[in-house]
Amino acid sequence: MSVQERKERERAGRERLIVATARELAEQQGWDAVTTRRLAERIEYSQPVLYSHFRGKREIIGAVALEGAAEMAAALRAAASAADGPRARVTALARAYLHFAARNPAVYDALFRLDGGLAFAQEDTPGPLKDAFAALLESLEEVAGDGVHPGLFTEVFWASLHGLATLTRAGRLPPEEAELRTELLVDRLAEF
Amino acid sequence: MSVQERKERERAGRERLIVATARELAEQQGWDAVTTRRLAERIEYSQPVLYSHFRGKREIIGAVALEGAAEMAAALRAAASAADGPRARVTALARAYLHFAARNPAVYDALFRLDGGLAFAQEDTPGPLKDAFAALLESLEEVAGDGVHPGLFTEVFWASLHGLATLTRAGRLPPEEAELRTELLVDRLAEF
DNA sequence: GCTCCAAGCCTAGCACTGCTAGACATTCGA
DNA sequence: TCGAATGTCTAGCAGTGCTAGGCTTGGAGC
Repeated sequence: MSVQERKERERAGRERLIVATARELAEQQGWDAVTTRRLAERIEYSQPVLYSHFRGKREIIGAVALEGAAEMAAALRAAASAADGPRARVTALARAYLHFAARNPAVYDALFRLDGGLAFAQEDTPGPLKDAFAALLESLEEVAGDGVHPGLFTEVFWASLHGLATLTRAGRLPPEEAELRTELLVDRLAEF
Repeated sequence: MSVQERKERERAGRERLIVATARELAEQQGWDAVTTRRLAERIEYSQPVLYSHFRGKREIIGAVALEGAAEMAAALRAAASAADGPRARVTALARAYLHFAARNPAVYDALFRLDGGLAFAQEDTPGPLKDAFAALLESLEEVAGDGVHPGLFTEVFWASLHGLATLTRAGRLPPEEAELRTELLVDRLAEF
């Protein structure tokens, strides 16, 4: 029994190593640089080992996404709880979201831009994803406004932040006025 | 002279064929299916011919993007001019934007998600791109609100629409309430 | 009308990608 | 100690974007 347990532990450890390495590599050189060969080389195993843990590259991206979702949820909650009053809270939330996207571009891409084979907005959506959305919802429901469904409001708010995050990083929006845009968005969308 | 002119005409025609075929293929089966081999086969030339017109696949994407930008600008202006009053105009604009994104996913990706090697928000930004932004600005400046820079407001509005468009299409947002989200966004962002 | 040359095009190939079949060790249970 | 099962690796497939170099063809000059 103990032998089997040790093996399972080692397997789990290697799986974490794969995910962490993929993330690190993606964060350093972009997801395009995360090839199965390079990833295998970095973890010091051969390529087929990757496929004994994941069905393919897509699932590895999905694993990075789940890890990132948990971190993002924590970051959002930390930012929100450190602010006093609805306005400050929502502003802090928006800043934290955009900050996370800018600081962890590879993770953000795994979550919202790439195909990690994850289900969204469905019954079988993985917990961490639901929880990240819940983290947004918690701070936003109080500013959704009368007669507006909090979930729907959160979706719109989230989509707007997502648009700012992606367009800014893709060079479609000049980064200088990012703060001004954030303030304008919060001021208009939320009802305090 | 006439021979040379004919050759240039034929060359230009073939270039249009390449762009149109790439777009068609991308719209039918997604950009991943647009490989240089498949594209070459469809235009009934060999691969190297593509490289005598474009530096690479990226430039082909860029060409599709420029074509799409002009169409999008036209669609936005048509929708806006058919509406009476600021509120109806902005709503029509938002709907037209999201409709274009949904109906021309490949073109939309070429424009805003993929790397087509185009400069954005800069001096050397290609005309069609500037014009598409201008089409948004024309209808939005009247609802930007007091003391808010129209350009900045347009950027925020655009980013929000972009977020809705991409998250909806990526399955991150349920498509059912798309219309409700659009209305909420317009109601909150614009000041009538 | 004939020759020659240059432009235009294609075949073949490079280095890379994600992924997998099958051979080879290694380690465990009887 | 032996057989089997687990684990890992080598080698290879079909596909990708892109390019070097040879070949055909069509126009220009005599």
